[in-house]
Amino acid sequence: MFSASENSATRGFRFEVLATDPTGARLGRLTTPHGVIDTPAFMPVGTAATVKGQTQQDLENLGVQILLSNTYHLYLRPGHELIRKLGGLHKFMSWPGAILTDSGGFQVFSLSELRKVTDEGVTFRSHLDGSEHFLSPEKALEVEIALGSDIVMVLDECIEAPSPESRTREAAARTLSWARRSKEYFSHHCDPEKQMIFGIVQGGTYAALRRENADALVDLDFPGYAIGGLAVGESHAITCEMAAIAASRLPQDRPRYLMGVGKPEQIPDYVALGIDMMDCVLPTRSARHGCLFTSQGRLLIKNAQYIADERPIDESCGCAVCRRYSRAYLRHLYASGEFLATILNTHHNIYFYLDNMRKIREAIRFGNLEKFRSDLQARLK
RNA sequence: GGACGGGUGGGUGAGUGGCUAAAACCAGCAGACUGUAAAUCUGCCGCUCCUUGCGGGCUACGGAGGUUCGAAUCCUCCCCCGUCCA
Repeated sequence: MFSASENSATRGFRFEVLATDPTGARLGRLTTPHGVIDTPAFMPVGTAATVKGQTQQDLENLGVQILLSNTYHLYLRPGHELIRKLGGLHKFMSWPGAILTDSGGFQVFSLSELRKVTDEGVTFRSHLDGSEHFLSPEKALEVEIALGSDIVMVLDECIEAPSPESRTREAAARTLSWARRSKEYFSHHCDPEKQMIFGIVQGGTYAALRRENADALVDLDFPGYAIGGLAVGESHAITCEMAAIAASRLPQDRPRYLMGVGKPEQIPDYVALGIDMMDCVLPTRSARHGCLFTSQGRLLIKNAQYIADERPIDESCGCAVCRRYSRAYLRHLYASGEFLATILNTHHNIYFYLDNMRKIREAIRFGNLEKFRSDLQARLK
């Protein structure tokens, strides 16, 4: 049992590891000003201050404790100063739970054609109107502080994997120096009882770089740590190998967030490496594209085979959609391009992810995550 | 009865002598999606054969003939559909 409650940097926050599993998985609890988060936790992605297709009430009903939003996107529209004036992001979007904001580091990767990176920061050409914007580590934090998210991420440089070692080394070094600047800026401009800052480990697919970067980052003493730059092109085996190296270097008493993962069958792998938090666009985006996650694997609801199928998406799912609607109806909605398809599909997929997480926590509690994992992976193959 | 305009693959609709099994879009079928430029993107979409190859054969642009080395494209007749005039 570890606790970070003594750490002055996390006074308003508290992270406790309640149990561990033989695999190395941790059952924990992260307390924030906007509620408690049971870990390992899955965080649905709400980039533009909305989880596409779900109302905040839906998310509450689903049991979402924390969701992700995005610095870059909210900075561009509607603007962080506006959100500050309107009482911060929680109030603006009427979300009572916790919020983690990504810094824009992922947009360094995903908008690679629209940006230029220097040691000072990143110049973006807005994907909305082409206007130019400069995001430095300090600026990212300024925005995140204005938004008032519970957990703020430092700006990092996320690059494609695999990338050449020299390029990876450069990005990792830059990310580290930005982390140092971020820590400094945060300490002067932010109340650590209101917001918690996470540093991000980079280092691509190179074990030595990951080790070195993680160690240097830990020296900066962040209250929480993320592992970034993974699941961006490399194999799942490499993702795990890199996450394992990074996680093994991080302090036991701080939360660990593996950014941007993953597929349902991969989640237990990450949890077994000691990861406490994850986020992924997969449940929400896939839902919009008609890909539903079930206990028996993926189900593409648009397939002709479901045209007259009266069964629910997943016989063993307890979600509101599975309790009420047939595959035939959901297929019809999808094929017709109806809004309700997105709403119902998204609801089911988020439920599936959260339920999967609940079961994982349960497994850790009983020390049998390994069995859970092999059962899950056998079913989803 | 007359004058124009038009009939193209499941639909809409390009094409007006060879590069056309025939654009594009839709529909249909299948797949992808991992810190969201994604209600997006990709592939297939006449039939058939195999030694699966930028392969072979067959059928196809209302119908039947014809011109031509070659026709969805030109000519003749016929059948349908619009619009207008009687």
